[in-house]
Amino acid sequence: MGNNPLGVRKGTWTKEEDILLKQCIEKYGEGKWHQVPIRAGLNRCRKSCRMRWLNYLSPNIKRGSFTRDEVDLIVRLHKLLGNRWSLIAGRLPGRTGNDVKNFWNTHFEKKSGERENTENINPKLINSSNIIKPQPRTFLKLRPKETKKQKNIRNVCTANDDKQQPLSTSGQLEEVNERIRWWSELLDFADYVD
DNA sequence: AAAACGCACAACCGCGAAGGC
DNA sequence: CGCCTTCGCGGTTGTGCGTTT
Repeated sequence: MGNNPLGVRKGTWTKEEDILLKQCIEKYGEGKWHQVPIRAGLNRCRKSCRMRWLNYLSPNIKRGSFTRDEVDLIVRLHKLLGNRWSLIAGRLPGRTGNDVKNFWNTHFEKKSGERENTENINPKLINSSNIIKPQPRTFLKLRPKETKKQKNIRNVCTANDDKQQPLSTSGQLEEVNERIRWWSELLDFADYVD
């Protein structure tokens, strides 16, 4: 705990630090994490600031214990996705990857051998061969601009499919529906695997 | 009363991916 | 195209606190 040789503070966050960080994010918004410690006047590294905000201070965070539905969803998604905590958390509003990971590690990881129902599944049984890799898809609002990789992939796809249409409004709606359908089928498949 | 233990969760670290130049 | 910086994720460790002995 305390400062390291470079002068960056480590360890548990104080109330004052939380306030400074919160004020900074509210003023400048999320992102540009390398600037956050300077702007907030915090003696913390950018990673520490980001982690603190995303896992604890963000107003979207839902605190408290997991509901039965949430646990069920976690179990099913973990069966399909493996330790893709951020992806699993993405299907649980208000929960973070760290939350899900901690929950899994404390409630499931150490209980291997004493399982009998879906709440006691041994995650160690999951390997790369039976994990379904998520399709490289993101929702429209989460895709502010095309990345290099996406551009490359799209170029390849377009070259192979000259019938590709530009996205219209109804097309975008269909795309969203398609993604919802994909997740539903994914969960149905999880039930099927049971 | 206090030491030992266990649990839950906060926090750190390493690494790969993404993006900018 | 390569290099450097930044971001984000997952594994692991640390810490605080309640419970047990």
